[in-house]
Amino acid sequence: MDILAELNPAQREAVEAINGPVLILAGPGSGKTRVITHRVAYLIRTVGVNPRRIMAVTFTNKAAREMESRLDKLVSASVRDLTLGTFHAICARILRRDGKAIGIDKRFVIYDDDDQISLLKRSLQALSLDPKQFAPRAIQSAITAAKSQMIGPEEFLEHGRSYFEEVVQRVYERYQQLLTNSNALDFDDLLLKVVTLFREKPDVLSKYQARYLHIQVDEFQDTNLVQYELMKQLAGKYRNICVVGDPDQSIYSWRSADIRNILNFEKDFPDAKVVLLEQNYRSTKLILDAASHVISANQQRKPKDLWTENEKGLPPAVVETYSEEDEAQYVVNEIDNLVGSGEVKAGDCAVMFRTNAQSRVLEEAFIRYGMPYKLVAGTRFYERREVKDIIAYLRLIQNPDDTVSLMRIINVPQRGIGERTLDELTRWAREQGVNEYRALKLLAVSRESGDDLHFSARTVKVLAGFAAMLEDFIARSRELNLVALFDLVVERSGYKQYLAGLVDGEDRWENILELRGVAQDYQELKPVEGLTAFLEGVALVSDVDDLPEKQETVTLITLHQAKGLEFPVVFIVGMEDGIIPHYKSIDDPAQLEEERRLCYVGITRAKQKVYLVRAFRRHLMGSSTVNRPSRFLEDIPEHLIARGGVRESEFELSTNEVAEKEEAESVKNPPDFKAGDHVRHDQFGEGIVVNYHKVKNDAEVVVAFDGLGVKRFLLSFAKIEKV
DNA sequence: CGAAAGGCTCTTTTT
DNA sequence: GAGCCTTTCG
Repeated sequence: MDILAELNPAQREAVEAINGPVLILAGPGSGKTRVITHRVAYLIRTVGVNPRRIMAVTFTNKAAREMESRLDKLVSASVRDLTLGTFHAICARILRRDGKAIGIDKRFVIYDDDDQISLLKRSLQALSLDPKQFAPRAIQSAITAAKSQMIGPEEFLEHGRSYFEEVVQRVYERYQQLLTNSNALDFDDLLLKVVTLFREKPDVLSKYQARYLHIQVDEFQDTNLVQYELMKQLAGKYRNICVVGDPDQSIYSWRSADIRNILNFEKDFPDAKVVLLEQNYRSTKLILDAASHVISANQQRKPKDLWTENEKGLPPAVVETYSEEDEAQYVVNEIDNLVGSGEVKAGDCAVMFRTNAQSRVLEEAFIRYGMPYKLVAGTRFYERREVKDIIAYLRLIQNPDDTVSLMRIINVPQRGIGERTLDELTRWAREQGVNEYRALKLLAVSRESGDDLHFSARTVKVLAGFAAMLEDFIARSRELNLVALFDLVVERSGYKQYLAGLVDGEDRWENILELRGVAQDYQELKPVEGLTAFLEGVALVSDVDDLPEKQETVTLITLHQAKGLEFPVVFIVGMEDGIIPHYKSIDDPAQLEEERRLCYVGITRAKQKVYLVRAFRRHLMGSSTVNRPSRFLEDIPEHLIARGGVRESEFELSTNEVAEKEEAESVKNPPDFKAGDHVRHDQFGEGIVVNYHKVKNDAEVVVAFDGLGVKRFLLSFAKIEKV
């Protein structure tokens, strides 16, 4: 197979430019993934590069896996030797291997968002600061922002010094200390520590530089400064670095993504070859047109010319409903109609929303209607309390210094270790200059030697009992495989029994079993290795990742998660000021532009039909509000849209107008089909038209196929041509 | 110490 | 409307 054969000239240019830096600016649906995978395949198969010397970085595990499976088809076994993964996963691997050069114990745990907040609360407590006055969330985002720009606690105050910032500075310092005491790294540290490692240990850096002959970065518009720095370090020797991105799809600035990286790339690599991918293969002309109008309203942006050879298609539908319940009902009904008409499958449809909170009403409507659906990341499996609890036990076994986990489960199930005891333990530990786990061990030792115990006899007993259990787990972990260890923990900790006593215990137990199922994947590994691999896996995996390639049912998904996906039919709900754009972003021009990009991302997911739906009245934060239509709707010229509402009469009226518009067009384009025409269908082959008539804002064609019977198609979806 | 009840706040998107 | 925190009572 010729790797270049199925590419257009621009794509081919991007694939063949393998020497030196390359910047690929790729519009939505322009075959970006195809270019990336074919580029890697080209390097391996045509140029003969050893796959071990290629690194491909993605943003999500899902993207990584998708790439893996596509590459598997192109280069098969070589895939295994590639370095392919998210920034965070790749960095975690590097730190396990080489982190000790900068004093990182390879058993470190990775703290997620939740753990971070817990630790921040502990930091505030240690500094006697009031968490009400200084919200942990706010401090967290300040620290994350700082870390993303490689600003440590020492330099923090050079960048401004409001009272709040001074507080942040102090908390930041303490927080880092506690992380170190816990032998833990947060997400930002994973990246930052690698950059530090490379800076401080040139020999380590040159080892990696020598290995990676080619480096490729996807979703470059979403990288932050640390990630950019990291890439520059890695590419420092060979400079064969290829980045792919689309500034118009940058929707993660709140996570410190910095579009300036794209501008700086051209500055840092003045010899970079720039390739534009502007042909869209995904959407119909009308959809692409509408999307272009939306994005063009942004001021901070380079104009771009997207075009497509696809057919004109149907105008995006702008639909008004009364309430969010009606909105959901409308979506379900419309999907049912589309599916009922034959050519669309439920799995072709996606419903997208701005905030996760919006999904509930939708779910209810789907359930009421009996229509199956798949909610992406609605349940947040790894954020469930019971799941986190068990993971905390397992993390403690690998790394007992993990204070966040220790404090999480030391009294779950209840062991009579209450708040006061824990406060006292923390205080005493600090006095002894150790972390809580070591303090527990000290206690256990003194207990045996009969020394002064500092705590009441009863308290010492329960604390020592817990410590003994943990020690036992640790000892057993050296010989048991992961699943056996898992079972031991769930039983011996009393967690299983504890759940049995809860009202929703059964549901929670199910989740434990599901987690156990994940553990089974690691069962074959050697005892300690299995645990490490499992913990790393669950720390860096998110729920989006289990979205199957091919859906059988309707997909409910946030706009952010939808990036990179495509669906024949897309509904975007909540097209109101306050939702899209989100009210928190409305006052800040930069954020407003990001909201617009988000809207753009949503529209450009659609291949054939888009519905922009809004509710006149909606419940927000417990009370009912009336929202204006999204300002982004105003960016789409009237002639590009079809309007509708839930009231049937109104809807009919406006679709009639559309029909008239289409009528006017069909004078220019010859009438589509009439009975007796011989036609060809992609899947069913040749047949004869037996009926053709307009329905709503589409047309239905009925075709008789030889030996296959009569099929009905909606013209907008069927790929039917005259013979 | 723990369970239950009441009050508070804040709601974005995720590796 | 939910989750988190505080308060209160046993």
